[in-house]
Amino acid sequence: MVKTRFAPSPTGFLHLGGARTCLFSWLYARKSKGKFILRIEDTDRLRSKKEYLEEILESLSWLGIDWDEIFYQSQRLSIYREYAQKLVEEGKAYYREGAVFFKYQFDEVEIDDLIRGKVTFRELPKQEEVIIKSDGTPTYNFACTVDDALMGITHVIRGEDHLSNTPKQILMYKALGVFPPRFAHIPMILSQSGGKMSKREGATSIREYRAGGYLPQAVVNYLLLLGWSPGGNREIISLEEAIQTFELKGVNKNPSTFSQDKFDWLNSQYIKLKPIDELTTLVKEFLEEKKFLPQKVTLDYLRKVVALFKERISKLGDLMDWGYFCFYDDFSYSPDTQDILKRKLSKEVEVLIERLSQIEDFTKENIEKEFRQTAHFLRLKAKDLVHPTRIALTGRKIGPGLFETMEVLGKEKVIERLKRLCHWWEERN
RNA sequence: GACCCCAUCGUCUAGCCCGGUUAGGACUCAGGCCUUUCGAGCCUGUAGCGCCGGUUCAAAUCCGGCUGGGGUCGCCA
Repeated sequence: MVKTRFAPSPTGFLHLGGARTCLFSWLYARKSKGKFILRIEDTDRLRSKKEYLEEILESLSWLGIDWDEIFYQSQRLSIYREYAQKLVEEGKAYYREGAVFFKYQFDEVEIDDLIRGKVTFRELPKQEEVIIKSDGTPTYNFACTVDDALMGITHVIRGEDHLSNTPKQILMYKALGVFPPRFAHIPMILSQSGGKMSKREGATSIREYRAGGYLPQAVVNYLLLLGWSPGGNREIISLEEAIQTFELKGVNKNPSTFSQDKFDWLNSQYIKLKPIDELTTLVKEFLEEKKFLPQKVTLDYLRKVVALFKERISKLGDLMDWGYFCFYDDFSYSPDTQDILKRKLSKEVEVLIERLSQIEDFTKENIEKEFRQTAHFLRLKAKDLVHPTRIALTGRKIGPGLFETMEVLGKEKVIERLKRLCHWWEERN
């Protein structure tokens, strides 16, 4: 039976690369109806933090990844010492300077990687390596090998940065008398400027994307697209579908560059796809978390706002920026509106206010009808009245459809804000 | 520097294994349409097989070299 694992060390938050590696490993296990285990590599006492561990588990769950078992290396220290001792007794390792060293003996080591094919190492940078540190804890390569062997891992699916560790581990498997598992090395994700992803160039951790208002389905989908293709020119694919079609052989060998633009686009697609009620719930949780929502906002009002923006935002966080006017009155007119506002229309807007206040049922249909008639009456083109009205209501030149916006804001707010624009014009003279 | 991996539009990729395609799709970008705006939607377009050889009637596809990019060289993981 197939058994794969993800082995994060809790020395930092779960980042995109780790999440993708985990995803592929998980996908392979699920597709094969096998087991997927989580192994926390927390042998580095100084750098391992509980908060990181919690965040990693939380992010994985958020992405929709589950696990059948979880192990902590810090609880298995005696096991590693036991096997190291065994190697010493067999003359394959020795004590020195309080540590246990393993001696590499080989001609060449060949790996038959499931993604890259045959990879042959004829040389290693070292002749020997510490396997148990002088403080009694194991080093990475040893703990990893012992655990993968003991836990019965059949497929080690991990990042390409581990490719050069593989020959060492294979040599350790041999020394331990264990048949090595299959290996599959996933290419790295490069930052937009090439090289490793770093915080310098923006968000790297899953939690940051979550905080920015990305949907887990979109994150998973984007990660899937980086290095793998479902084929048939398809791009939108769910985790469930991916389980059906995922193939390790289909994974690309070359590192791929992360694209924020495409990621945002994909997220916007998922937002469009979400049913309005579901999206509203997500938005509510999101904005409450950010402490952005005023107390008085009702779920019903929020649903209307979400409907207004659903088709034009790429992440939930956009709502705090583009949708500010829906929740607060204290916005100012953005600088680029001056070319429109320089044309003073206070008289006309006053007429508009008068007409709008006559509307009993303030729906977008009624508003539009009245609005156009007013413009006609004032001998203005509709857009000459539309633009300043939008600025009065939202502070911006760009936004959702004006009449829908007016309906959402309600008659009172609309009139209040139109009056505010008139005052603004007066003050400017 | 040593060892290892990789190479299709600016980016993500399909095609490569089993040579013969107008080299397909997506993001971005540009232009147009819609029209009350737009960062939304619709349509169109620009743009690619890194280079040099070899094999072959024929090479993005097979082989070699070069160049370029990436990874690893801790008593970190």
